[in-house]
Amino acid sequence: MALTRYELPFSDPTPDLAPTAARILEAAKRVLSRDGFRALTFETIAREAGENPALIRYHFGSKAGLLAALVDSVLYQEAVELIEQLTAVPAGAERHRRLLALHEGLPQDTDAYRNFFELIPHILRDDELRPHLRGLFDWYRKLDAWALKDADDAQPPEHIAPMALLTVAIADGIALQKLADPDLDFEPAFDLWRRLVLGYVESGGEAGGEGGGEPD
Amino acid sequence: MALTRYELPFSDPTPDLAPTAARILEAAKRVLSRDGFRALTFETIAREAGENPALIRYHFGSKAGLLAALVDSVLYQEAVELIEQLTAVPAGAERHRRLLALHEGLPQDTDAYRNFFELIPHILRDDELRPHLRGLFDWYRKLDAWALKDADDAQPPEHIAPMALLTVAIADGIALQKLADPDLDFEPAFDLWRRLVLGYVESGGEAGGEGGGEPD
DNA sequence: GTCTATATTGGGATAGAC
DNA sequence: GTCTATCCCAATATAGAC
Repeated sequence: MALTRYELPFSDPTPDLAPTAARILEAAKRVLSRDGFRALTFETIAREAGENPALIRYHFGSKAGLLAALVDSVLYQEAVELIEQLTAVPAGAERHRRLLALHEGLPQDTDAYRNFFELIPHILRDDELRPHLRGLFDWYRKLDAWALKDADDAQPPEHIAPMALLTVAIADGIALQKLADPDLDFEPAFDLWRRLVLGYVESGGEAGGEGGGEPD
Repeated sequence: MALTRYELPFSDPTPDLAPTAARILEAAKRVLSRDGFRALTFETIAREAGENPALIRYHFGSKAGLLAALVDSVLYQEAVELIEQLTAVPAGAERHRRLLALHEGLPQDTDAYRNFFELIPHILRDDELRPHLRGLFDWYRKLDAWALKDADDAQPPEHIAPMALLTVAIADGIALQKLADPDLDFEPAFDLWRRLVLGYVESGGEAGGEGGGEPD
């Protein structure tokens, strides 16, 4: 059974919002990527949204309520894209390459990753929000494993899971290096990564050449 | 020529500090990992250090001055360990394995990585501090390339650089997943990574099995 | 070098008018 | 649903005593 569309560990809060609330949330995202977490004040967000500051409390209850909605929205927005694109492609070699192409594209979306890393400290310290991040990572690892399995596998075989974890780590790690240095050319590294992954999954789990690592 | 010890792109501020200032800086690091960036107030740091709040301004000039010292100190502390450990081991296969073992250990130091990710948003937005992070990443990539070259190479060959970038990304990416879920077992993934890296460098740049990626 | 007292700012919450 | 006025608190900065 393939992944159903809404197997995500949290929900996009956007559709449930009144139009004013949706505008406020979008404004908050712009403020976040442009000016950072500290700039997320009622005053600043309201000005960006063209609304009255008191409306934020009315729609989200409190600052914490707004932040919770913002976190889900930021985490969610990246996840949706991937699953849409991956389900549109047949399993097997074609989907492997699509997954890698999508992951290569992620670090290019600097606004989204900027928001992600701005929120990380806040999420990690909040007992309500941390499980959302854990769920997101878990979901990404499952998605990558699913996309990397063979066309004729019902479930991803065991040897795929570690590779899925690495793939997720690579995307985030490269995005961070890219944020630190926008001029960084990570294409050669990603080309290498593509060769490593495809060689691994399409050989059924062979890693390393003849001189490779110690047997387990 | 191997890396000299102080080829780092920034300097550890600690040695230049008066004893009181050093105590304050260490206290700030503890506050940061325990309570986060927002908790970094004169009051909180001074209480943690057992000093008077006004002394922070005296020794560091301002909040910004304290943060600059803190950033360098946090970034620096991880870098020193690596180079010490790596220069203690002969080049070639032994050093390759030592590098990987060290990278595997990094995500375990949750306090250090917590501080790192707490500071990331602040560093990325500060025009003074961002170059320090860029320099750190550049230095890590160079260090990893140097550690992954063959014993008889004077300089790391071309094909090593992309692998060094990936290795740095893996460490940060895994650390992030680990912070989101302390129970995460990333050992199978790191074992796979070890096999991939060793197979690659010890075969002189062969990536992927017979079914591997497209030729360049 | 160390400490106290105070000025100033800015953000979040509350109450209530419209 | 939208807006104004106000209270309260926390944090940085300043000046100056010791």
